[in-house]
Amino acid sequence: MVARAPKAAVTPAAAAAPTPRREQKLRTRQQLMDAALRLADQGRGFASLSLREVSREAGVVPAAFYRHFESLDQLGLSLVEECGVTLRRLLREARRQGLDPAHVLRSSVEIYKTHVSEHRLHYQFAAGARGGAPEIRRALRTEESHFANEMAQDLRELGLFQDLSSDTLKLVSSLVVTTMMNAATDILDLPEAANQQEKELIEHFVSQLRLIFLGARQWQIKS
Amino acid sequence: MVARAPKAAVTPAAAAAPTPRREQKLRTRQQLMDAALRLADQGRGFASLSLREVSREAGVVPAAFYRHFESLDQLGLSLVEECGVTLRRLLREARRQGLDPAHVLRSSVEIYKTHVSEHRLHYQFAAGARGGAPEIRRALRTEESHFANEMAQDLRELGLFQDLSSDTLKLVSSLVVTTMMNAATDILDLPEAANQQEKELIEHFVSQLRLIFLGARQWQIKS
DNA sequence: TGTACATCAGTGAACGCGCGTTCACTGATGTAC
DNA sequence: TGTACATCAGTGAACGCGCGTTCACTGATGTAC
Repeated sequence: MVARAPKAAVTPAAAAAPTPRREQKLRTRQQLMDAALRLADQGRGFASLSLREVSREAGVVPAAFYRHFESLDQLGLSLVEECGVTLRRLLREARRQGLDPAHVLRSSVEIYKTHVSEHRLHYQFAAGARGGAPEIRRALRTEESHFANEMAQDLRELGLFQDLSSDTLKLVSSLVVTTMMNAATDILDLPEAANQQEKELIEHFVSQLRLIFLGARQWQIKS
Repeated sequence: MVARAPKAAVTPAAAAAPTPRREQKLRTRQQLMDAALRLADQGRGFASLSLREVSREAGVVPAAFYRHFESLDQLGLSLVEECGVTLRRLLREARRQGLDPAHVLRSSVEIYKTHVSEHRLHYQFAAGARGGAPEIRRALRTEESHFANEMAQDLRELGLFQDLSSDTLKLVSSLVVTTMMNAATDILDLPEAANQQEKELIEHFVSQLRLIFLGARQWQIKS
């Protein structure tokens, strides 16, 4: 027997009549995901969590875990998806916040930094996922390319790079996304109340992005 | 008792008279590190390895592990260091290979890609380490900044960006290093014999770097 | 060079522990009539 | 609406297993004389 029939018991977040029972189930499911994030943040990465640990933190018996996920890896996939949705919404809002080209970059970075600080758990998980199971890595890659595509579309709509082809806009966006994800881990590892260090990090981040956009402009002129 | 005296039994790779016994010990130590890399490559990341697993793979009894490392995390730190040394030497060589500005970028990328393919284990570990213990993350960050500094120095010596300040050269280099590390994970996850996909990835990588260097040039002109 | 003692890398057995998974169960919620 | 049965999220106990760590040990290598 190679093929495994998907268990009906494991809800794939599909829509259904919202009876009290179903709502409670979704709530427990969320508690499991939150518990995993909370634990992954306290020191070790996601890869070193145990099913029992997560269940305990969520306040259910280990066996109950299986009512919601087939395995810890499946929970991880759901986390990647959740992170992605949160993050994309924020980034889109951030980019549309202010259009003053002179300050849009720095203020976007500020917004991003705040968001990372306020969602440490999600970002921590996303950063650590790079070393996780192949399936999780693939999911993460998909999320990143969603980001990049969305950002490319926004750049197009903002009209800042009117002469660039779609492919080039995607290139720029992917570089920005990569740089952002990298900056996130640096932000997470900032010691508390290290104002000077924090300021330097943000300046560094702003400069990196400025460099990229300068390159984009130049690319535009050349081609 | 807070302070822990370092155990003399755990060799910190310090130089010493190379007696047969010491040589054998270093050989076993290397076998442990190689075993960890081999296992970390086969699926799961470093974080999910066990001390017993690594010892078994290395062909020694679990208790023998303690003659070489205090813990798995300590072995991880040694791995980060080893990766760094290998990688820096290569990068330096790659950059000095050919100076023809028209092709130096593409050929460097080719060399890099080959190196990643031939040292999958080290790169896999380095990519996964981002989600590991804080101590390992810090070590990794240190290695990356070594890279960047060295690259900045090389760029200076090559005379390609004569008008840029040291700080700006470091900025460019750090962005390049980040982009390289990111590309490494993409290279590692390439399916086997996917020539078209591989070609596209390399083109993407080259374009990203070209964009960065275009930005650097522009920065130069502006300031 | 030969001898007698010291060192110490690696052994093998043992320990207590938390792990993932299974199972029959309970009782509140849902459904059909 | 009321009743009788079905569903199923969560329980609690049990299992066998690999884990990290400790310990006294062995015997080859190293050292002092």
